[in-house]
Amino acid sequence: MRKKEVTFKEISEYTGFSKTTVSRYFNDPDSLTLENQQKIADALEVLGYKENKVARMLASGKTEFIGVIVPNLFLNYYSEILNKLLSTYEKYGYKFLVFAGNEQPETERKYISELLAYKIEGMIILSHTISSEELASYGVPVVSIEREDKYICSVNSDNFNGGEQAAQMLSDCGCDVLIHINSDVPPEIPAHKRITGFKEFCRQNNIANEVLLVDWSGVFSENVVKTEETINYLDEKYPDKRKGIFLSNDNTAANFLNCLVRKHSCLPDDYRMVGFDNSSVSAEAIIPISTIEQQIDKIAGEAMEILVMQMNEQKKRRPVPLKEPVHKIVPTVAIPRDTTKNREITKQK
Amino acid sequence: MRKKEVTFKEISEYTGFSKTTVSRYFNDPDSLTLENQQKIADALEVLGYKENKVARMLASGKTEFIGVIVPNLFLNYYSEILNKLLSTYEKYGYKFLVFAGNEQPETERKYISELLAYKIEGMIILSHTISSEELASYGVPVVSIEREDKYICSVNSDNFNGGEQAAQMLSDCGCDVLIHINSDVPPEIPAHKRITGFKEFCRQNNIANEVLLVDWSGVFSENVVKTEETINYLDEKYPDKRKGIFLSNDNTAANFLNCLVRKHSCLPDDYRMVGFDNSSVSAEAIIPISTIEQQIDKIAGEAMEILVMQMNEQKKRRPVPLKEPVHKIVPTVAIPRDTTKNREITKQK
DNA sequence: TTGTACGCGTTATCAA
DNA sequence: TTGATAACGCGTACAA
Repeated sequence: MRKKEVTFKEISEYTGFSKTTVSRYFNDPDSLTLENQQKIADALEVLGYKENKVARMLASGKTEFIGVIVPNLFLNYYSEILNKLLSTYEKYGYKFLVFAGNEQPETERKYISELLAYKIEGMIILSHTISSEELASYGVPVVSIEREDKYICSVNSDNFNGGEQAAQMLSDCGCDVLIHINSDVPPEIPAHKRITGFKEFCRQNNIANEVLLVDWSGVFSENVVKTEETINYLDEKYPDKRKGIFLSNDNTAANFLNCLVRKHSCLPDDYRMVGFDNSSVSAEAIIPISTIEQQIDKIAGEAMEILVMQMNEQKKRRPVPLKEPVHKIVPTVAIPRDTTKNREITKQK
Repeated sequence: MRKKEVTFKEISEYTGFSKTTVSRYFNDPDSLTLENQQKIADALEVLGYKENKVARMLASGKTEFIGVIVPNLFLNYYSEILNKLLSTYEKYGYKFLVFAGNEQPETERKYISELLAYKIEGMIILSHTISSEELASYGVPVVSIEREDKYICSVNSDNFNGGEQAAQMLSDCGCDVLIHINSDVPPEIPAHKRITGFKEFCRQNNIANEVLLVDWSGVFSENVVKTEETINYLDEKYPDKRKGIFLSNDNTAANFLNCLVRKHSCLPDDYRMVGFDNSSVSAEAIIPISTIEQQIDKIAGEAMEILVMQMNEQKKRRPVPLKEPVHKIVPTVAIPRDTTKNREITKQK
């Protein structure tokens, strides 16, 4: 069985105080005289007391748990976000119960009910599997990051402006036609705005453009083939034009660049490229790739801020729920590197 | 304040059973008649019961929590391990409380005492900050992964054989001199055996070799400079020899490859390369990099197995602690790709 | 198969 | 500034 723990009872017997006073030593030490504080401190030391937050949680109703559901952790984006979330422990003191979702609604629902059973005070959801309507119905403060968020609070990058910035960078380095390569992301996902932002910029500036929707869901080697086919397609369709390629993330961008370099031993002058995310692959590619940064630390920070606000509200005697979900937009940052350099062209002025 | 929850009390009043019977419905349903199971199931539904594992934890003394301390999550290796650990939830049902250590003993100690306060049943440690002796002293089952492990159970890759395999691959593709590039990793860290394995292979096979210890702790751009210097050094020192380079991980390998390709527009024929880890960068590099795989899923699986074994022992009435820490070694796997291809040379037979 | 009574270790309420 | 007592919600001998 379990080893008997040293509890407030032993401390109170040893010091002659009541359990209540011992409890106060932890939660409101100033209400004891300095002398008595010391007595209790000594007793804790002598008896080897270890605090028990499980009992504290049950009695106080506060767990300081936040549940997190990420789709996975092998994609850099998710693990970086989780990294930043965990590091907010120093600021807020919340502990994180983490699940890696597996895209199946049934199991993710199981994860959520497990989290609720542990009386988490809030949830941060990056997984796309469960609808925001259902998430809102669980009666726990929720913040989502870069996913469908109609009925819940959320933090997203400014994807629309990100798309514009990418098109701007490509346009600025003299591209004749802008190509956006993405997967067929549904319109309710925030990342879809990268497409609309890109298109809108082209429309307003009268720039020839094309959006290519590719299914990247296969294994890497298949994606290489698809990329090579895409390059052949572009070379044929736009032989004399400088092509500005905006890829939906830095991994596909690095792959696209590698395919180009394998074909031409360099980034040919009729190509310019911009990725998205500013994940480490972009800076560490064979040619450093220009990209649009998602400010992951700010995204994580804002998510916590919105969540903490809601959780604090819940702790009041008469919590007033939000009338409308809060949707926070974090700016993206254009990171120019070598794939959008103006090389041969002379600036016309 | 907190909203009154539906408890066993309400269920028992509604159904006419005692709280005990309701408890049994969850923990030993077969001890109730099917009919009564149904009655309780209905009541739970009608009253909207939500289970409370906090109370259950306090009463039973079992939290099903495992504490995890990783150094960070931006390095692919750690996030992949965590990913695999989280996915064992399906098999064992343990939940993971995760902290990202920050290399400072004081704060990591704070994390550990926080974990202990939540009555975790076991710990998995990837962080290097706290000595295994101290970790062992906390009286909780511990398993470490790829770190100093004298006084605690551990799971590590077969780093020694990994070093041998790397040397073997390079030797097999006709290299005249083998170079191992690593950082100055202390001998008590398992990864140090990559160096000794490499050296031992060279010694036994009479192969000229050199170990280069480089400090990669700076920012990426500094590491690029250091890599370029290293290449110049090697080109000068071994001008007519085919150089087989074994790098301590796939990221430095990809960087090394990029520097070579930038210099020569290809992987020159007097170079061959092997990385370590088989992380995605190796397969996705400009030239797919041969590497030594760390079987991350097996590492995580073995770690859980050893931990679960210890935790089960703790739950017995008379737990018998391990006499000696268990140290499990997981084999590495040589992954040949393009950077160890036999190209110009004719096989001699 | 079901129930009684107590325990888990802490916090909250009210009184002194 | 301190204490007695009752929660918090569930598990578990032991008894029936």
